[in-house]
Amino acid sequence: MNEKQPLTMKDIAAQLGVSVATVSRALKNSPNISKQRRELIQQYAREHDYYPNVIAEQLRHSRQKPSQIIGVILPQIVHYYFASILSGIEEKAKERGYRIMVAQSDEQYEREREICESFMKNKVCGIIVSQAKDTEQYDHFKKLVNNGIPLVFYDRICPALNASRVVVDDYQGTYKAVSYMIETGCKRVAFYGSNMNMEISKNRLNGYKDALYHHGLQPSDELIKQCDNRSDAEKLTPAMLHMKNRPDGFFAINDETAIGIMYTAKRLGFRVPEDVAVCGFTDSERAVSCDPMLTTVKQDGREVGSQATDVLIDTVEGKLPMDRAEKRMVRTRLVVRGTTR
Amino acid sequence: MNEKQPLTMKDIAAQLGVSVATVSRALKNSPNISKQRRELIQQYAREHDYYPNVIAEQLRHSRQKPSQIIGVILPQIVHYYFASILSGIEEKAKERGYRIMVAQSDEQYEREREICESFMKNKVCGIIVSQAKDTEQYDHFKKLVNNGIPLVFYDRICPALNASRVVVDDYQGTYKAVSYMIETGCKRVAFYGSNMNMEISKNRLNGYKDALYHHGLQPSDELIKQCDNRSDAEKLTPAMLHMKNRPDGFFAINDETAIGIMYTAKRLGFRVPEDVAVCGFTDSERAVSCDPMLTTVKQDGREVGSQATDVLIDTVEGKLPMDRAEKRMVRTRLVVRGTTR
DNA sequence: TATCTTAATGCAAACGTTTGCGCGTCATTT
DNA sequence: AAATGACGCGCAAACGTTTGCATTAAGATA
Repeated sequence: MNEKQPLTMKDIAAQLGVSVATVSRALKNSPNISKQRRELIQQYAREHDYYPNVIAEQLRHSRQKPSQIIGVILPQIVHYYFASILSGIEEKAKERGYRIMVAQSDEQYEREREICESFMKNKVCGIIVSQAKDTEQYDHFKKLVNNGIPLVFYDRICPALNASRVVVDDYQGTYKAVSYMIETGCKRVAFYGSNMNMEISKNRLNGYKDALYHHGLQPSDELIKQCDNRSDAEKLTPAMLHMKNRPDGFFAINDETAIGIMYTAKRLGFRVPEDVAVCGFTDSERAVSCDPMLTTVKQDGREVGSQATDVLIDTVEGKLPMDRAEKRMVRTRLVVRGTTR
Repeated sequence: MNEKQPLTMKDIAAQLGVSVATVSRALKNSPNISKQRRELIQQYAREHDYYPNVIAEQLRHSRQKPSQIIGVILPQIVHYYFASILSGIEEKAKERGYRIMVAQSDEQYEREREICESFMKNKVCGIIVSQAKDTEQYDHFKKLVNNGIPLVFYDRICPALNASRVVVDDYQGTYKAVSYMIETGCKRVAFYGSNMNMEISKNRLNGYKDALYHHGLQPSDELIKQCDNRSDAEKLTPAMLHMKNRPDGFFAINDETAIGIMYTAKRLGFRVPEDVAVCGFTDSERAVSCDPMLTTVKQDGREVGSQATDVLIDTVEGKLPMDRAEKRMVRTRLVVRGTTR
């Protein structure tokens, strides 16, 4: 009973006493099928819930045109920014008639490799990916490109590869945020970043430093820390606030960290934002859930996902050349709330 | 140059001067191929990065066994609970050798229908789905079942269909939470729920009512409201708190709403939890980002996703019968934090 | 040496489509 | 009345696999 086989063109052809070729052409609205036959066949298909077998179509076309399935690799799904990006990818893909297969790398190189391989076997037409933190080898990516599968990076790009990428303007976003903090009275702003071999960390750090320079301040190593999550922030921040020359502002690489800083400061008796200002990055749901609400640099994940998908599909469809990397940048926007003056 | 075609068995066969059949058998470790040939072929394949064409395999097997691709439908991805579930699905699917295609319905029936159709065409082996709020027709689901494609619901199930489902114990979770509020001193607990034709709303409401009964309290209509997001909560709550006989506790159907209630109360000068206690449902990132941190009923999305995937794959592989609906319930746990006494 | 096993391989059909080519039928043109 | 052309349709190959069956060659037995 499980064995109900789906209706095929062959079935229709047999029922209607015509050839499979005729059925195919009729359903594709080919002009060289007589009007009556065409309509007869289409009606039959409609009434009997005929669905074309994409697998067969794809096999038939495999030499000439790629599939319409995009592979998406995320370091992790449960993460506001990544979920937003995925949502943007899904919407745009659907809009342009593509489907997505998704997999998470869990920040592990090995998984990333396996996923790439599996996507190759499944004949995706291209891959949208943010590198795992772990990844320091790129053969798996190169192999894809060698096999003619286009690649678009988002968020965590692969600087060693000249591939297409869509990122937010980390430098500008940070620059504007830190400038704002200084202009509203901060004299010593600290920077909490991630692993400094990630492009995204570097760019934000540069934005931070330049903002200081342009306001006549000098970056100081004791104010630049590697710290990108809440529990680390709660451990690290008390020491920072007890320095002789304590910071009066913190810029954090994400909202989670910023919230950790903020609550730690409050717990220690500092007023936010009067004594200590805090700014995050992302504008996740958290940013409006804390008290006071978080000032943060909004990065529009949906837009990043949407653009990455456009770039990929344009490449797949030949509207963009495979051999030239398309690099796009999505604007960030400073959202001022309660944790800055 | 884009035209680099992937290596096929035919290519290998030609290179090595054997037939395609031999290559196939050698790569599948068939015993009736001589050891030397087998190793020769496998080595060649390895060295030249041969990847089997899943599309072709699938077509070949289409009559006998289903594909290894699971279709997943989410009302929306950017939603902590749904993202957790998706993550759980992805992990379990990968573990069992399946891939997932994902699509969001945006809470619209029409989209849901289109997605089902597209999944059928793409020959997914089964579908994991949470209904759109919108959906009140079930033909698209029935059509799937009729075509032998198993269906597993999560979160928002379809009561009209006797299909497999994995949900959390909404009733028990709510019952325990409200009981806890009463036992720690609340005399009048309000309930903010969703659209009452959703199973999940009904079950939670029942849990709420029974908790009242068992503690000698009577539910009162003026304390039961339809309100499931923050902005509605901020509009509705002031009136509630200015009633002559105001509630001293609020149970909300999700964390977002609970946070809206909590901040509104604080803004109006009530102390939380002393004057007003609040409890949410989900235990999202928000719950630990607010101040005080939110007491809430934790629903483990990863586990729900994982179990739903197990049920689906077991059905696909024939370990569970198609005709009997498997119904599973995942335990919730009350997480007590700062918004209750 | 002739016959029988057994092992190793190839042939070809099938999965469900698409599509170039050719064939027959009919109406139009000379 | 013969030639031309258009139209509508079917044949068959192809996409990359898998697999039942036939085939071959070698070794074992009589």
